[in-house]
Amino acid sequence: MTEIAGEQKGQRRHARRNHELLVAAAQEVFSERGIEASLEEIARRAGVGIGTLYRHFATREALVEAIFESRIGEIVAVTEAAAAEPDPWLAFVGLLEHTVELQAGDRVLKDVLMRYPPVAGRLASARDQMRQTFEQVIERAHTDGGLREDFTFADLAVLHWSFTPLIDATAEVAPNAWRRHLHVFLDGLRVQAATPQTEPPLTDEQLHAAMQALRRQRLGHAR
Amino acid sequence: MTEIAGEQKGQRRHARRNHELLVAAAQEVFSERGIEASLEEIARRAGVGIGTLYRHFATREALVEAIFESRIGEIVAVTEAAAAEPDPWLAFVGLLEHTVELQAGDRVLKDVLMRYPPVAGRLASARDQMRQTFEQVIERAHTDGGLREDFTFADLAVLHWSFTPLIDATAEVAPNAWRRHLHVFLDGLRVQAATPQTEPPLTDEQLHAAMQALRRQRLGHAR
DNA sequence: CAGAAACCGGAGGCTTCCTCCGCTATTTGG
DNA sequence: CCAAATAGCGGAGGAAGCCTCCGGTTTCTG
Repeated sequence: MTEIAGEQKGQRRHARRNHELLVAAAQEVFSERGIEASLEEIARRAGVGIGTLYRHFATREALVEAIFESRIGEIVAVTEAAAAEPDPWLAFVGLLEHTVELQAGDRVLKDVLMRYPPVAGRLASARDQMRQTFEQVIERAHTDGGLREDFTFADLAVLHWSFTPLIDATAEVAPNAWRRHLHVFLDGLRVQAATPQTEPPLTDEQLHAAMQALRRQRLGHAR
Repeated sequence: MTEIAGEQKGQRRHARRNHELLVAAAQEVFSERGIEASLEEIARRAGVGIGTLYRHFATREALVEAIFESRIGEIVAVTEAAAAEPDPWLAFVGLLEHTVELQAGDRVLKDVLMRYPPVAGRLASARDQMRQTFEQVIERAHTDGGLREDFTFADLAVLHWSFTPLIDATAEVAPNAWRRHLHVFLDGLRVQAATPQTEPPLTDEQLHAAMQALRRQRLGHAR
Protein backbone atom coordinates (compact mmCIF):
# COMPACT_ATOMS: atom_id res chain seq x y z
CA MET A 1 0.00 0.00 0.00
CA THR A 2 2.95 2.30 0.47
CA GLU A 3 4.45 4.21 -2.37
CA ILE A 4 7.79 3.21 -3.66
CA ALA A 5 10.43 5.44 -5.15
CA GLY A 6 10.39 4.75 -8.87
CA GLU A 7 13.37 2.56 -9.50
CA GLN A 8 12.16 1.90 -12.98
CA LYS A 9 12.26 4.62 -15.54
CA GLY A 10 9.51 5.31 -18.01
CA GLN A 11 5.89 5.31 -17.13
CA ARG A 12 5.97 2.09 -15.25
CA ARG A 13 4.96 3.42 -11.91
CA HIS A 14 1.38 2.41 -12.32
CA ALA A 15 2.40 -0.96 -13.61
CA ARG A 16 4.62 -1.51 -10.59
CA ARG A 17 1.73 -0.70 -8.37
CA ASN A 18 -0.45 -3.24 -10.12
CA HIS A 19 2.30 -5.78 -9.78
CA GLU A 20 2.30 -5.29 -6.05
CA LEU A 21 -1.45 -5.25 -5.77
CA LEU A 22 -1.51 -8.56 -7.57
CA VAL A 23 1.07 -10.21 -5.36
CA ALA A 24 -0.75 -8.99 -2.28
CA ALA A 25 -4.09 -10.19 -3.61
CA ALA A 26 -2.60 -13.53 -4.55
CA GLN A 27 -1.16 -13.98 -1.10
CA GLU A 28 -4.56 -13.19 0.34
CA VAL A 29 -6.61 -15.38 -1.93
CA PHE A 30 -4.19 -18.28 -1.80
CA SER A 31 -4.32 -18.10 1.95
CA GLU A 32 -8.08 -18.29 1.96
CA ARG A 33 -8.72 -20.69 -0.85
CA GLY A 34 -5.48 -22.56 -1.26
CA ILE A 35 -2.89 -22.39 -3.96
CA GLU A 36 -5.33 -23.56 -6.61
CA ALA A 37 -7.61 -20.58 -6.17
CA SER A 38 -9.05 -18.94 -9.24
CA LEU A 39 -6.77 -16.45 -10.90
CA GLU A 40 -9.80 -14.47 -11.92
CA GLU A 41 -10.61 -13.96 -8.27
CA ILE A 42 -7.11 -12.72 -7.64
CA ALA A 43 -7.47 -10.21 -10.44
CA ARG A 44 -10.85 -9.18 -9.10
CA ARG A 45 -9.45 -8.76 -5.62
CA ALA A 46 -6.56 -6.72 -6.90
CA GLY A 47 -8.98 -4.55 -8.79
CA VAL A 48 -7.48 -5.21 -12.20
CA GLY A 49 -8.60 -7.13 -15.25
CA ILE A 50 -7.64 -10.70 -15.85
CA GLY A 51 -5.58 -9.60 -18.82
CA THR A 52 -3.45 -7.45 -16.58
CA LEU A 53 -2.81 -10.33 -14.27
CA TYR A 54 -1.65 -12.45 -17.16
CA ARG A 55 0.64 -9.79 -18.51
CA HIS A 56 2.35 -9.46 -15.18
CA PHE A 57 2.41 -13.16 -14.45
CA ALA A 58 2.22 -15.40 -17.44
CA THR A 59 1.47 -18.46 -15.35
CA ARG A 60 0.30 -19.35 -11.91
CA GLU A 61 3.84 -20.44 -11.21
CA ALA A 62 5.12 -16.95 -11.90
CA LEU A 63 2.75 -15.65 -9.28
CA VAL A 64 3.94 -18.26 -6.83
CA GLU A 65 7.49 -17.29 -7.60
CA ALA A 66 6.71 -13.67 -6.88
CA ILE A 67 5.26 -14.57 -3.51
CA PHE A 68 8.27 -16.71 -2.80
CA GLU A 69 10.45 -13.78 -3.66
CA SER A 70 8.52 -11.47 -1.41
CA ARG A 71 8.98 -13.81 1.51
CA ILE A 72 12.35 -15.38 1.02
CA GLY A 73 13.78 -13.00 3.56
CA GLU A 74 11.82 -14.60 6.39
CA ILE A 75 12.98 -18.02 5.41
CA VAL A 76 16.60 -17.11 5.18
CA ALA A 77 16.37 -15.32 8.51
CA VAL A 78 14.93 -18.36 10.21
CA THR A 79 17.56 -20.69 8.84
CA GLU A 80 20.42 -18.39 9.78
CA ALA A 81 19.06 -17.89 13.25
CA ALA A 82 18.88 -21.64 13.74
CA ALA A 83 22.38 -22.06 12.41
CA ALA A 84 23.68 -19.61 14.97
CA GLU A 85 23.09 -22.09 17.79
CA PRO A 86 26.49 -23.18 19.05
CA ASP A 87 25.71 -26.82 19.87
CA PRO A 88 25.89 -28.73 16.57
CA TRP A 89 23.12 -31.19 17.30
CA LEU A 90 20.81 -28.55 18.70
CA ALA A 91 21.50 -26.37 15.69
CA PHE A 92 20.50 -29.22 13.42
CA VAL A 93 17.36 -29.98 15.37
CA GLY A 94 16.49 -26.31 15.61
CA LEU A 95 16.92 -25.81 11.92
CA LEU A 96 14.49 -28.60 11.20
CA GLU A 97 12.02 -27.49 13.79
CA HIS A 98 11.96 -23.92 12.68
CA THR A 99 11.72 -24.58 8.99
CA VAL A 100 8.91 -27.06 9.47
CA GLU A 101 7.25 -24.63 11.83
CA LEU A 102 7.32 -22.13 9.03
CA GLN A 103 5.62 -24.59 6.74
CA ALA A 104 3.08 -25.63 9.31
CA GLY A 105 2.18 -22.14 10.38
CA ASP A 106 1.43 -20.58 7.06
CA ARG A 107 -0.59 -22.25 4.40
CA VAL A 108 0.66 -20.08 1.62
CA LEU A 109 4.27 -20.46 2.57
CA LYS A 110 3.86 -24.22 2.77
CA ASP A 111 2.34 -24.42 -0.67
CA VAL A 112 4.82 -22.00 -2.10
CA LEU A 113 7.79 -23.87 -0.71
CA MET A 114 6.35 -27.17 -1.82
CA ARG A 115 5.76 -25.95 -5.30
CA TYR A 116 8.66 -23.72 -5.69
CA PRO A 117 11.93 -25.50 -5.41
CA PRO A 118 13.75 -22.39 -6.55
CA VAL A 119 15.55 -23.36 -9.69
CA ALA A 120 15.17 -19.92 -11.16
CA GLY A 121 18.02 -17.64 -12.04
CA ARG A 122 17.18 -14.48 -10.23
CA LEU A 123 16.62 -16.17 -6.91
CA ALA A 124 19.55 -18.48 -7.25
CA SER A 125 21.66 -16.56 -4.81
CA ALA A 126 19.10 -16.77 -2.03
CA ARG A 127 18.71 -20.44 -2.71
CA ASP A 128 22.43 -21.04 -2.69
CA GLN A 129 22.74 -19.14 0.52
CA MET A 130 20.12 -21.32 2.13
CA ARG A 131 21.67 -24.48 0.85
CA GLN A 132 25.02 -23.43 2.22
CA THR A 133 23.53 -22.79 5.61
CA PHE A 134 21.86 -26.17 5.58
CA GLU A 135 25.02 -27.91 4.54
CA GLN A 136 27.10 -26.19 7.16
CA VAL A 137 24.69 -27.25 9.84
CA ILE A 138 24.70 -30.81 8.56
CA GLU A 139 28.46 -30.79 8.37
CA ARG A 140 28.83 -29.58 11.92
CA ALA A 141 26.34 -32.14 13.15
CA HIS A 142 28.26 -34.84 11.35
CA THR A 143 31.63 -34.10 12.83
CA ASP A 144 30.59 -33.11 16.27
CA GLY A 145 26.90 -33.47 16.83
CA GLY A 146 26.12 -37.16 16.62
CA LEU A 147 24.29 -37.04 13.30
CA ARG A 148 24.49 -40.29 11.38
CA GLU A 149 27.09 -40.14 8.68
CA ASP A 150 25.00 -41.12 5.72
CA PHE A 151 22.63 -38.16 6.04
CA THR A 152 22.89 -35.64 3.23
CA PHE A 153 21.36 -32.41 2.08
CA ALA A 154 19.09 -34.31 -0.29
CA ASP A 155 17.74 -36.27 2.65
CA LEU A 156 16.85 -33.01 4.27
CA ALA A 157 14.83 -31.92 1.27
CA VAL A 158 13.05 -35.24 1.17
CA LEU A 159 12.33 -34.99 4.86
CA HIS A 160 10.73 -31.62 4.38
CA TRP A 161 8.48 -32.95 1.69
CA SER A 162 7.34 -35.75 3.87
CA PHE A 163 5.69 -33.41 6.30
CA THR A 164 3.31 -31.91 3.83
CA PRO A 165 0.47 -34.40 3.97
CA LEU A 166 0.75 -34.61 7.72
CA ILE A 167 0.53 -30.86 8.07
CA ASP A 168 -2.36 -30.67 5.64
CA ALA A 169 -4.24 -33.36 7.46
CA THR A 170 -3.75 -32.18 11.00
CA ALA A 171 -3.68 -28.41 10.63
CA GLU A 172 -7.13 -28.02 12.13
CA VAL A 173 -7.10 -30.90 14.56
CA ALA A 174 -3.64 -31.23 16.02
CA PRO A 175 -1.39 -28.53 14.62
CA ASN A 176 1.64 -29.90 16.40
CA ALA A 177 1.32 -33.47 15.26
CA TRP A 178 4.26 -33.03 12.92
CA ARG A 179 6.54 -32.62 15.94
CA ARG A 180 5.89 -36.18 16.93
CA HIS A 181 6.79 -37.43 13.51
CA LEU A 182 9.92 -35.33 13.46
CA HIS A 183 10.90 -36.55 16.90
CA VAL A 184 10.92 -40.17 15.80
CA PHE A 185 12.80 -39.30 12.68
CA LEU A 186 15.40 -37.45 14.69
CA ASP A 187 15.80 -40.46 16.94
CA GLY A 188 16.65 -42.38 13.81
CA LEU A 189 19.16 -39.79 12.75
CA ARG A 190 21.54 -40.22 15.65
CA VAL A 191 24.67 -42.22 15.03
CA GLN A 192 23.86 -44.54 17.88
CA ALA A 193 20.61 -45.51 16.19
CA ALA A 194 21.95 -45.89 12.69
CA THR A 195 21.94 -49.25 10.99
CA PRO A 196 23.56 -49.72 7.58
CA GLN A 197 21.65 -48.18 4.68
CA THR A 198 21.36 -49.92 1.35
CA GLU A 199 19.56 -47.25 -0.60
CA PRO A 200 21.88 -44.38 -1.55
CA PRO A 201 20.88 -40.74 -1.15
CA LEU A 202 19.55 -38.85 -4.13
CA THR A 203 22.24 -37.32 -6.26
CA ASP A 204 21.97 -33.65 -7.08
CA GLU A 205 20.58 -34.50 -10.49
CA GLN A 206 18.00 -36.82 -9.02
CA LEU A 207 17.04 -34.26 -6.43
CA HIS A 208 16.63 -31.67 -9.11
CA ALA A 209 14.53 -33.95 -11.24
CA ALA A 210 12.45 -34.94 -8.24
CA MET A 211 11.76 -31.31 -7.45
CA GLN A 212 10.64 -30.69 -10.97
CA ALA A 213 8.40 -33.72 -10.89
CA LEU A 214 6.83 -32.51 -7.68
CA ARG A 215 6.20 -29.14 -9.12
CA ARG A 216 4.69 -30.60 -12.21
CA GLN A 217 2.47 -32.87 -10.26
CA ARG A 218 1.10 -30.54 -7.66
CA LEU A 219 -1.43 -28.93 -9.84
CA GLY A 220 -1.32 -28.20 -13.46
CA HIS A 221 -0.25 -31.74 -14.27
CA ALA A 222 -1.36 -32.21 -17.84
CA ARG A 223 -1.42 -29.04 -19.84
CA MET B 1 -15.02 -58.18 -20.25
CA THR B 2 -16.44 -61.48 -19.04
CA GLU B 3 -20.11 -62.00 -18.54
CA ILE B 4 -21.46 -62.24 -15.09
CA ALA B 5 -24.40 -64.25 -13.89
CA GLY B 6 -27.12 -61.79 -13.13
CA GLU B 7 -27.16 -61.44 -9.38
CA GLN B 8 -29.53 -58.54 -9.62
CA LYS B 9 -33.06 -59.06 -10.72
CA GLY B 10 -34.89 -56.82 -13.11
CA GLN B 11 -33.40 -55.46 -16.26
CA ARG B 12 -30.26 -54.28 -14.69
CA ARG B 13 -27.87 -56.48 -16.50
CA HIS B 14 -26.93 -53.81 -18.97
CA ALA B 15 -26.52 -51.30 -16.20
CA ARG B 16 -24.23 -53.61 -14.31
CA ARG B 17 -22.12 -53.96 -17.36
CA ASN B 18 -21.84 -50.20 -17.70
CA HIS B 19 -20.89 -49.98 -14.08
CA GLU B 20 -18.01 -52.32 -14.66
CA LEU B 21 -16.96 -50.66 -17.87
CA LEU B 22 -16.82 -47.40 -16.02
CA VAL B 23 -14.71 -48.69 -13.18
CA ALA B 24 -12.34 -50.30 -15.64
CA ALA B 25 -12.12 -47.15 -17.71
CA ALA B 26 -11.58 -45.05 -14.61
CA GLN B 27 -8.77 -47.29 -13.48
CA GLU B 28 -7.21 -46.96 -16.91
CA VAL B 29 -7.58 -43.24 -17.28
CA PHE B 30 -6.56 -42.47 -13.71
CA SER B 31 -3.47 -44.55 -14.27
CA GLU B 32 -2.54 -42.58 -17.37
CA ARG B 33 -3.57 -39.11 -16.36
CA GLY B 34 -3.68 -39.18 -12.60
CA ILE B 35 -6.61 -39.10 -10.26
CA GLU B 36 -7.72 -35.71 -11.46
CA ALA B 37 -8.32 -36.87 -14.99
CA SER B 38 -11.41 -35.66 -16.79
CA LEU B 39 -14.53 -37.62 -16.02
CA GLU B 40 -15.72 -36.97 -19.53
CA GLU B 41 -12.73 -38.87 -20.82
CA ILE B 42 -13.58 -41.78 -18.58
CA ALA B 43 -17.09 -41.82 -19.94
CA ARG B 44 -15.76 -41.63 -23.47
CA ARG B 45 -13.34 -44.47 -22.81
CA ALA B 46 -16.08 -46.58 -21.33
CA GLY B 47 -18.22 -45.88 -24.35
CA VAL B 48 -21.07 -44.32 -22.41
CA GLY B 49 -22.43 -40.84 -22.09
CA ILE B 50 -21.36 -38.50 -19.35
CA GLY B 51 -24.85 -38.65 -17.94
CA THR B 52 -24.52 -42.36 -17.45
CA LEU B 53 -21.29 -41.94 -15.59
CA TYR B 54 -22.91 -39.47 -13.25
CA ARG B 55 -25.84 -41.70 -12.58
CA HIS B 56 -23.61 -44.55 -11.60
CA PHE B 57 -21.16 -42.42 -9.67
CA ALA B 58 -22.51 -39.17 -8.38
CA THR B 59 -19.06 -37.82 -7.59
CA ARG B 60 -15.47 -38.50 -8.43
CA GLU B 61 -15.12 -39.85 -4.92
CA ALA B 62 -17.71 -42.49 -5.62
CA LEU B 63 -15.64 -43.66 -8.53
CA VAL B 64 -12.55 -43.76 -6.38
CA GLU B 65 -14.45 -45.73 -3.81
CA ALA B 66 -15.47 -48.24 -6.44
CA ILE B 67 -11.87 -48.71 -7.50
CA PHE B 68 -10.87 -49.08 -3.91
CA GLU B 69 -13.51 -51.72 -3.50
CA SER B 70 -12.33 -53.59 -6.55
CA ARG B 71 -8.80 -53.73 -5.21
CA ILE B 72 -9.16 -54.03 -1.50
CA GLY B 73 -8.48 -57.73 -1.78
CA GLU B 74 -4.91 -57.16 -2.87
CA ILE B 75 -4.26 -54.84 0.00
CA VAL B 76 -5.67 -57.14 2.60
CA ALA B 77 -3.71 -60.02 1.12
CA VAL B 78 -0.46 -58.09 1.33
CA THR B 79 -1.00 -57.07 4.92
CA GLU B 80 -1.95 -60.56 6.02
CA ALA B 81 1.02 -62.06 4.27
CA ALA B 82 3.32 -59.64 6.03
CA ALA B 83 1.67 -60.37 9.35
CA ALA B 84 2.37 -64.07 8.89
CA GLU B 85 6.09 -63.54 9.43
CA PRO B 86 6.98 -65.14 12.75
CA ASP B 87 9.63 -62.68 13.92
CA PRO B 88 7.76 -59.72 15.41
CA TRP B 89 10.16 -57.02 14.29
CA LEU B 90 10.50 -58.44 10.82
CA ALA B 91 6.76 -58.70 10.56
CA PHE B 92 6.46 -55.05 11.45
CA VAL B 93 9.14 -54.01 8.99
CA GLY B 94 7.72 -56.23 6.30
CA LEU B 95 4.26 -54.86 6.78
CA LEU B 96 5.53 -51.35 6.27
CA GLU B 97 7.69 -52.24 3.33
CA HIS B 98 4.99 -54.11 1.53
CA THR B 99 2.27 -51.60 2.04
CA VAL B 100 4.47 -48.74 0.92
CA GLU B 101 5.62 -50.86 -2.00
CA LEU B 102 2.00 -51.15 -2.98
CA GLN B 103 1.65 -47.37 -2.90
CA ALA B 104 4.86 -46.78 -4.75
CA GLY B 105 4.25 -49.34 -7.44
CA ASP B 106 0.82 -48.31 -8.57
CA ARG B 107 -0.17 -44.74 -9.15
CA VAL B 108 -3.84 -45.40 -8.97
CA LEU B 109 -3.63 -47.39 -5.80
CA LYS B 110 -1.51 -44.70 -4.20
CA ASP B 111 -3.98 -41.99 -5.07
CA VAL B 112 -6.92 -44.10 -4.11
CA LEU B 113 -5.45 -44.99 -0.73
CA MET B 114 -4.44 -41.42 -0.11
CA ARG B 115 -7.82 -40.11 -0.94
CA TYR B 116 -9.90 -42.87 0.40
CA PRO B 117 -9.43 -43.44 4.05
CA PRO B 118 -12.29 -45.89 4.10
CA VAL B 119 -14.84 -44.45 6.44
CA ALA B 120 -17.70 -45.86 4.46
CA GLY B 121 -20.21 -48.33 5.77
CA ARG B 122 -20.07 -51.05 3.20
CA LEU B 123 -16.31 -51.38 3.30
CA ALA B 124 -16.07 -51.06 7.03
CA SER B 125 -15.41 -54.74 7.56
CA ALA B 126 -12.42 -54.79 5.24
CA ARG B 127 -11.08 -51.70 6.91
CA ASP B 128 -11.57 -53.15 10.37
CA GLN B 129 -9.87 -56.32 9.31
CA MET B 130 -6.88 -54.36 8.08
CA ARG B 131 -6.72 -52.27 11.19
CA GLN B 132 -6.80 -55.39 13.33
CA THR B 133 -3.94 -56.88 11.38
CA PHE B 134 -1.95 -53.70 11.77
CA GLU B 135 -2.61 -53.51 15.47
CA GLN B 136 -1.69 -57.12 16.04
CA VAL B 137 1.60 -56.62 14.29
CA ILE B 138 2.28 -53.49 16.31
CA GLU B 139 1.32 -55.25 19.50
CA ARG B 140 3.65 -58.15 18.81
CA ALA B 141 6.46 -55.79 17.93
CA HIS B 142 5.89 -53.93 21.16
CA THR B 143 6.06 -56.89 23.46
CA ASP B 144 8.69 -58.89 21.72
CA GLY B 145 10.12 -57.09 18.74
CA GLY B 146 11.92 -54.05 20.04
CA LEU B 147 9.44 -51.46 18.78
CA ARG B 148 9.40 -48.31 20.86
CA GLU B 149 6.50 -48.28 23.25
CA ASP B 150 4.92 -45.01 22.28
CA PHE B 151 4.22 -46.04 18.70
CA THR B 152 0.54 -46.42 17.87
CA PHE B 153 -1.71 -47.29 15.00
CA ALA B 154 -2.30 -43.61 14.31
CA ASP B 155 1.43 -43.14 13.91
CA LEU B 156 1.39 -45.82 11.29
CA ALA B 157 -1.26 -43.99 9.30
CA VAL B 158 0.66 -40.76 9.55
CA LEU B 159 3.80 -42.52 8.45
CA HIS B 160 2.05 -43.81 5.38
CA TRP B 161 0.91 -40.35 4.43
CA SER B 162 4.38 -39.01 4.73
CA PHE B 163 5.62 -41.11 1.85
CA THR B 164 3.29 -39.67 -0.70
CA PRO B 165 5.25 -36.62 -1.81
CA LEU B 166 8.45 -38.58 -1.82
CA ILE B 167 6.94 -41.24 -4.02
CA ASP B 168 5.40 -38.67 -6.31
CA ALA B 169 8.66 -36.83 -6.67
CA THR B 170 10.96 -39.77 -7.22
CA ALA B 171 8.77 -42.22 -9.12
CA GLU B 172 10.57 -41.58 -12.37
CA VAL B 173 14.03 -40.86 -11.08
CA ALA B 174 14.71 -43.10 -8.12
CA PRO B 175 11.73 -45.35 -7.51
CA ASN B 176 13.27 -46.83 -4.40
CA ALA B 177 14.13 -43.61 -2.68
CA TRP B 178 11.33 -44.15 -0.20
CA ARG B 179 13.19 -47.13 1.20
CA ARG B 180 15.92 -44.87 2.43
CA HIS B 181 13.46 -42.64 4.18
CA LEU B 182 11.73 -45.63 5.73
CA HIS B 183 15.03 -47.07 6.85
CA VAL B 184 15.88 -44.00 8.89
CA PHE B 185 12.44 -43.88 10.33
CA LEU B 186 12.69 -47.51 11.35
CA ASP B 187 15.96 -46.81 13.05
CA GLY B 188 14.11 -44.25 15.08
CA LEU B 189 11.40 -46.74 15.95
CA ARG B 190 13.57 -49.14 17.89
CA VAL B 191 13.37 -49.00 21.67
CA GLN B 192 17.10 -48.48 21.90
CA ALA B 193 16.84 -45.30 19.85
CA ALA B 194 13.78 -43.89 21.53
CA THR B 195 14.01 -40.66 23.49
CA PRO B 196 11.03 -39.33 25.41
CA GLN B 197 8.22 -37.92 23.29
CA THR B 198 6.32 -34.85 24.31
CA GLU B 199 3.74 -34.75 21.56
CA PRO B 200 1.04 -37.36 22.09
CA PRO B 201 -0.22 -39.59 19.28
CA LEU B 202 -3.40 -38.67 17.47
CA THR B 203 -6.51 -39.93 19.14
CA ASP B 204 -8.96 -41.91 17.07
CA GLU B 205 -11.11 -38.84 16.68
CA GLN B 206 -8.21 -36.74 15.57
CA LEU B 207 -7.08 -39.40 13.16
CA HIS B 208 -10.52 -39.57 11.71
CA ALA B 209 -10.76 -35.83 11.35
CA ALA B 210 -7.31 -35.69 9.82
CA MET B 211 -8.29 -38.29 7.24
CA GLN B 212 -11.31 -36.31 6.32
CA ALA B 213 -9.28 -33.14 6.01
CA LEU B 214 -6.85 -34.90 3.73
CA ARG B 215 -9.60 -36.16 1.57
CA ARG B 216 -11.15 -32.76 1.35
CA GLN B 217 -7.91 -31.13 0.48
CA ARG B 218 -6.61 -33.43 -2.15
CA LEU B 219 -8.69 -32.17 -4.95
CA GLY B 220 -12.15 -30.86 -4.93
CA HIS B 221 -11.33 -28.47 -2.12
CA ALA B 222 -13.97 -25.79 -2.53
CA ARG B 223 -17.16 -27.02 -4.07
C1' DC C 1 0.40 19.52 -27.81
C1' DA C 2 0.74 15.55 -30.74
C1' DG C 3 2.68 11.15 -31.57
C1' DA C 4 4.34 7.03 -29.56
C1' DA C 5 5.16 3.70 -26.31
C1' DA C 6 3.46 1.19 -22.45
C1' DC C 7 -0.26 -0.65 -20.34
C1' DC C 8 -5.10 -1.96 -19.34
C1' DG C 9 -9.26 -4.83 -19.42
C1' DG C 10 -12.49 -7.88 -20.81
C1' DA C 11 -14.67 -10.45 -24.66
C1' DG C 12 -14.37 -14.93 -26.39
C1' DG C 13 -12.70 -19.65 -27.50
C1' DC C 14 -11.78 -23.71 -25.08
C1' DT C 15 -12.21 -27.25 -21.41
C1' DT C 16 -14.33 -29.45 -17.60
C1' DC C 17 -17.90 -29.98 -14.15
C1' DC C 18 -22.47 -31.38 -13.23
C1' DT C 19 -27.69 -31.28 -14.02
C1' DC C 20 -31.74 -32.03 -16.39
C1' DC C 21 -34.84 -34.20 -19.31
C1' DG C 22 -36.48 -36.28 -23.68
C1' DC C 23 -35.65 -40.76 -25.67
C1' DT C 24 -34.61 -45.90 -25.98
C1' DA C 25 -34.52 -50.50 -24.49
C1' DT C 26 -36.03 -54.13 -21.53
C1' DT C 27 -39.70 -56.15 -18.70
C1' DT C 28 -43.84 -57.72 -17.43
C1' DG C 29 -48.87 -58.21 -17.30
C1' DG C 30 -52.74 -59.28 -20.07
C1' DC D 1 -47.38 -61.56 -28.66
C1' DC D 2 -48.40 -56.82 -27.75
C1' DA D 3 -48.30 -52.64 -25.17
C1' DA D 4 -47.82 -49.95 -21.02
C1' DA D 5 -44.51 -49.19 -17.56
C1' DT D 6 -40.18 -48.64 -15.86
C1' DA D 7 -35.13 -48.58 -15.71
C1' DG D 8 -31.57 -46.68 -17.90
C1' DC D 9 -29.18 -43.82 -21.51
C1' DG D 10 -26.82 -39.81 -23.38
C1' DG D 11 -25.90 -35.37 -24.55
C1' DA D 12 -27.29 -30.41 -24.57
C1' DG D 13 -26.34 -26.57 -21.85
C1' DG D 14 -25.31 -23.37 -17.89
C1' DA D 15 -21.53 -22.22 -14.89
C1' DA D 16 -16.81 -21.53 -13.96
C1' DG D 17 -12.05 -21.36 -14.93
C1' DC D 18 -7.98 -20.95 -18.14
C1' DC D 19 -5.58 -18.20 -21.28
C1' DT D 20 -5.20 -15.20 -25.64
C1' DC D 21 -5.95 -11.35 -28.31
C1' DC D 22 -6.63 -6.78 -29.48
C1' DG D 23 -9.01 -2.23 -29.38
C1' DG D 24 -8.81 1.49 -26.25
C1' DT D 25 -6.56 4.38 -22.66
C1' DT D 26 -2.93 6.43 -20.03
C1' DT D 27 1.49 8.41 -19.45
C1' DC D 28 5.76 10.00 -21.55
C1' DT D 29 8.67 12.41 -24.67
C1' DG D 30 10.06 15.76 -28.01
